Amino acid sequence: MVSINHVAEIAGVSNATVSRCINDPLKVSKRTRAKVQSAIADTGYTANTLARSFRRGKTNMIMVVIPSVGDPFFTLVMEGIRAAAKRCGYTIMINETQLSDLNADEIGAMMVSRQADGIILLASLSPFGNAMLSGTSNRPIPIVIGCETVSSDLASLPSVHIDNVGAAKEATEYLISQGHRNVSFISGPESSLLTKDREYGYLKGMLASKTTSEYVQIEDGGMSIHGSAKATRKLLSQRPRPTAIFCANDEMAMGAIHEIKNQGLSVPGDISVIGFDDIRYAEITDPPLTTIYQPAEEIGERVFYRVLRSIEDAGADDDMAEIVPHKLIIRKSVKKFER
Amino acid sequence: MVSINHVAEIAGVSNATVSRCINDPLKVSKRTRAKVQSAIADTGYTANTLARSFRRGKTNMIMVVIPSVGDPFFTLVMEGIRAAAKRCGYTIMINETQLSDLNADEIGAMMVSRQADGIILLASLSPFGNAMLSGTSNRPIPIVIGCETVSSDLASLPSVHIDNVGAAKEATEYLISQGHRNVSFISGPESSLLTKDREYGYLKGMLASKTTSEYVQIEDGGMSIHGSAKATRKLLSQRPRPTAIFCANDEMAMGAIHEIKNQGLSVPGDISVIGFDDIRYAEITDPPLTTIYQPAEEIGERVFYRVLRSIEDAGADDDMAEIVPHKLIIRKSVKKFER
DNA sequence: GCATAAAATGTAATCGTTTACATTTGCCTA
DNA sequence: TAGGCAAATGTAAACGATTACATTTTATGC
Repeated sequence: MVSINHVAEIAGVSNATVSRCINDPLKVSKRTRAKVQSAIADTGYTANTLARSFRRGKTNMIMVVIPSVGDPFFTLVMEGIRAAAKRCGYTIMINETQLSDLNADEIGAMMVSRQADGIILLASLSPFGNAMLSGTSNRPIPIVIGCETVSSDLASLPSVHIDNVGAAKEATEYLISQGHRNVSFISGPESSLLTKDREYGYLKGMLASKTTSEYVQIEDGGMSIHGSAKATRKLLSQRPRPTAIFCANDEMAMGAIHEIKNQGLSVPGDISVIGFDDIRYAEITDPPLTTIYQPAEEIGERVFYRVLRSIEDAGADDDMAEIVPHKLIIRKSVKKFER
Repeated sequence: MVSINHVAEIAGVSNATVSRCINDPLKVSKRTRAKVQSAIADTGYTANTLARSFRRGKTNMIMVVIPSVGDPFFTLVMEGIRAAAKRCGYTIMINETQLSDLNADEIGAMMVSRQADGIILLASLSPFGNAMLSGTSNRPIPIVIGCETVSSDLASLPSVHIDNVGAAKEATEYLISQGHRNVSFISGPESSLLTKDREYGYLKGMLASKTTSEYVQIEDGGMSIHGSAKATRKLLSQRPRPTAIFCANDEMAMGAIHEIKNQGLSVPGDISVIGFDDIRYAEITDPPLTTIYQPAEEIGERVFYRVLRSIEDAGADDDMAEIVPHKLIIRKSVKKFER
């Protein structure tokens, strides 16, 4: 492998000059620059990133921890992160991880081993016992949370997300405004705080009035199509049967719609369905899905710039939550309920 | 940051001993090992991965180049890669990239900068002018292709994928066996060789008989829901109208189904649709999608072990294509055609 | 043409590990 | 107890870049 020293030798200069030529070309005269550049071209030299990162103590990598890369919503967030990262000369590493304790340790290790300059967490923090994260001051590398909320028993971390509680309440209220009283909720797993927030929003909406509060019912859909189909089956077997189902994300809504149709019922004729996230499939489900839109790419972008700022100016480490707007998208999966 | 030298000092041994303690504990006596371990615990030392990788000249990272992380099929392949990588102590970096020339250069740079120990390409290689890849011998790090085929004008690279031509021919023949003659094909973009292979399989199937060959028709669906919907619109406006549409992947099939219904037609009543990949949504489309199944996770796993072998034994670099089996999954989106 | 400042270049230390080689220690046998 | 061998440890040189500091060259003003 050709090193900077080879190049220096061929160009007839010192390695320091070659280094400057690459990193700060204005510091070297035109004549030597030309010599060095042709030597680089001749040898096909490329800087050894490992050596460079090691010496500089900086990798220009951001690690993003994500519960499921396959989720079309996170894909969009990633898109925003990636675009911003590219603009700023950063590479991103993806660490797919259902946040278990084991992985919490892994993240801690990653932080101190400094393989990345910063961490973006698109995942919950609830079971996260690692002390590394609690204090803002002694965190070796910055960490920012996207989409998710932070559990209150931890010192808060910087984050950017929508108002999940508010949005879910809004969706619930929309169903109620359409005449629905018997509204069920399909939730995600316990470990997903985000989902719990949406559940809380649903509860807030339902408990606001006596007429709806008696119908509160929640089933775990496990964040998957099949889990949701199963939850839906259970819901549909209840009497009185719900007239509307609110799912904690669109993927589960797709599972719910599938199951409802499977039972020979119609959406929204018999049962209305509402989702969350507005993934790209939401507009081509049958019927097109009413859901909550989140500015996924914008979240990604903001979250990236947030870490970036902390990386570049360690003092800038703040603990603020940045709230971005959401929007109820009305399509065809909800129908006015008349008894 | 606490380095190995601090630990050595505290434990009262040399840094070499500490290093051995970590990497080859059997080489150091029980007594010293205990001393060192407690020193590590006291200081909270973690090895600096950068320094280690630099010195060892090995990162234990694999970079995977992927056209679209959002594609549910690639997600599955990634799943296989990730699982195998984890078992073997490797981290994976994802580089999402529509293979343009620019990115080809990036990949070349990556190869020589040795930031990764190997590369997995889940993308086409057609516009890939970089000489780096043509010779098997002077490739700085191993590279293996997954899912895709390799353009014939390049020296072949190791790869693992299904027989795309054969599978597509099979799907086409299935439609024909169901009485369809007027079968159209919705293809991916020019740049995707994989898609071209499927197109070729479609052609082979159609051109086998006079009765079908006159109906050959191909529209570009751009690998997206919207592109496919547009292509479908065009196809449906033709007279005579196709009675079946074969889409180069499931996502496009979803777009096609959506558009067909939009026009007031039914699937499979008026038009049969067949997809490719068997993504997780295929069984919950309405109607459930008939498609070609690929063992996505297995492909991912195999592809990983293939690079791994090349990494561990540079001589093992072979150029063989590994073909894994596919399977036609019959659901409800294709109906016998009777005129 | 000289003094001086500024620009360009070179020298060498450094980052934290690993590891070849040298040295010491411990153990066993005769 | 000496001799010899193996095991354990230490010493110091890498790895390839960056960079503070020292030195040389060039440019400027008079």
